[in-house]
Amino acid sequence: MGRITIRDVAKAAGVSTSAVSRVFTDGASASATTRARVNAAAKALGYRPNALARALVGERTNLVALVIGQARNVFDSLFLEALADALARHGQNLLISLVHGESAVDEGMMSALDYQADAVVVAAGTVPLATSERCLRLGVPIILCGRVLEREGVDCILGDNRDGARQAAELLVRGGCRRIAYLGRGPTAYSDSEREDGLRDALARLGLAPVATATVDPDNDHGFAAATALLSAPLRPDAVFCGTDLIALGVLETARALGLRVPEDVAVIGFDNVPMSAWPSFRLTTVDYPIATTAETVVERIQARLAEPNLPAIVRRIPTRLVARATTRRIS
Amino acid sequence: MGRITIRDVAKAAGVSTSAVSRVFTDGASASATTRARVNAAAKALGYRPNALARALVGERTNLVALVIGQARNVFDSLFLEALADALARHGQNLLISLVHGESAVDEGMMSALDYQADAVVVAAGTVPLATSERCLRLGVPIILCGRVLEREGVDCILGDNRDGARQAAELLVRGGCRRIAYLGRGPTAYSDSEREDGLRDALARLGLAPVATATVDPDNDHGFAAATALLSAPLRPDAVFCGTDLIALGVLETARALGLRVPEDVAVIGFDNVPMSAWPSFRLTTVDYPIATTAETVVERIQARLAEPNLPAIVRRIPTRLVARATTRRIS
DNA sequence: CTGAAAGCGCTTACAG
DNA sequence: CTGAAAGCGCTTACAG
Repeated sequence: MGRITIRDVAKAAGVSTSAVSRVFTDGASASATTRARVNAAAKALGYRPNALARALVGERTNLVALVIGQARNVFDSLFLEALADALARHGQNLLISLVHGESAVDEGMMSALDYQADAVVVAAGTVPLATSERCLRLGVPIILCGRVLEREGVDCILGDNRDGARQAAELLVRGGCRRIAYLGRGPTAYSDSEREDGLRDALARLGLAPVATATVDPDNDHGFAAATALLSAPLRPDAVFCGTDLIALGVLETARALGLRVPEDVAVIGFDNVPMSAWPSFRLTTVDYPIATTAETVVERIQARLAEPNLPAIVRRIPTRLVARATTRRIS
Repeated sequence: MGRITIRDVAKAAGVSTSAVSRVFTDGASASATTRARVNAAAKALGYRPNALARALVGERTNLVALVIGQARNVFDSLFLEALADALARHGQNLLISLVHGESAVDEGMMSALDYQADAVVVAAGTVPLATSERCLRLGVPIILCGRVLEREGVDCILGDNRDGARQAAELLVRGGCRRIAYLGRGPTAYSDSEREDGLRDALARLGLAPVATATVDPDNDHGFAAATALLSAPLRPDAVFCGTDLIALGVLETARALGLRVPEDVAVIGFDNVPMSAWPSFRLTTVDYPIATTAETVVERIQARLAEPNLPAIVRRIPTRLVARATTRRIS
């Protein structure tokens, strides 16, 4: 095929391949005339350096892998986009490893290593020990998102779930709620369990406790069944704090279906602040998890680790912030 | 670092690097004993072939690039996921090129070519001529999604928008609607304009014409402003067919806000059938655009073209199907 | 079936 | 600043 290589350009420009390489390498030395001749030849031939060959010999591939699960929610999609965007600003490209289920994270990471990714971002499940050790040996940073794992070479970046839950709990209690329930995805979801713990702790500080905690089937119906059970109980909760916005929206729908007024009969708070939660028919009070900030923090951390491979592992909490809308009572 | 290469394995197994290579190449000849010794050595050392080196010398990189715009909607996110999934089943990996605006498609494609992607899927805007010619010369298939471009080497895969619109129009008219309006993203969105044309044609066949066509600002508010104008007009439409589900949901919200009953006062139909449209508070009648089928068709076409590079370009229409829910009148 | 050799497209010390 | 040489990790004809 019409593959133009560095040799073609060198020949056309009457210089060595080293000279061509230097012209295409930032900060390498080349005279103005060499530069001009090489650029002219390259342009005329339509030459572009082969990133793979470059990667094979160079230090970096400029490839960053993202390991994610399938059946992701809006939040994950937005994160993927924000990450791709933030990486692009650093000249890095996003390689996607879509894995099916927790156990496949390993496979996704190995595939990333096969392509010599400069770093791997894991946003699905946790990281097997053998794999993180392999990354460490290879000098490939791992950024684990949405979960804490205290391990050498693994940086964790996630929202301040407990503090978000605290803000939610305090708003509810100040609004007069006393029978507060929690509805989440259950213990498999790390963030959710932190949110539940945060709620519990905050309530305890106020002399209260959750009146119920329930789990939705994430693959199912946003928890319509669980929400129905919760809201039909003889001693109905006067507030439901949810692990995610999607679940909270399901609760809103259920409340509507049961003829309950929100927030008068039951207040609802979500988590994430996905775009939909702001829609007029929902106006969900929720805890904002700043996606762009998270993505940028991930990318900054990658650069830092690439520059300084032996940095100690960190756990970075991204601040969360309550956004009061129409599903909680107004506080004067 | 602890990078294990083919040479390390060869040494440990007491064979040549060629032998190791063959053991790791499907369908290459190696004796059972060689195979066993190489596998044992590889396992002991934790060896995995470098995909980049492999790609540099081999025919394929097993990298497929997806060029997408930012600020995508739910539909695009689901497509990305479905594509990654379908590619994985063929041992191919997804490289994301997120571009900002139409003009950047070129840049995204070039970056894909730099990494020697086996194929590039474009789901944002159209393809510059120079770039498609370059791909053709390089033998890299281009699959353009959601748009038709009659050009050598460019396969187009998109929903049957006109037929979907026809089904929608017929349902509305059979339900008694006569004053049907169209609300879409305007001429910049290729699919939308096909949907509008399809509506117009179908209505014409029934002796009708759209009473209004309006455009929403996609970056703005799902068209609340446009929907409000439409539904507040002196001669209000009795149905609104929308370019996307998101817009249709905006119309539903607007109708609610204006105190209009759906479908009695105004019927609403969307397009795409995103998960949200099935939610209890919306129950949107819409035209299903089968995402998984689309993704699989894309991937199949990639394989076909890779096997047979000189295939003539095609335009493949994915069938669309009306899903009647609660925002249109029941037809007996 | 097997190994030595050449080469994929590039970069990086090394002399000059 | 510049070019010749070596090498990145692999595969693929080519002899044997």
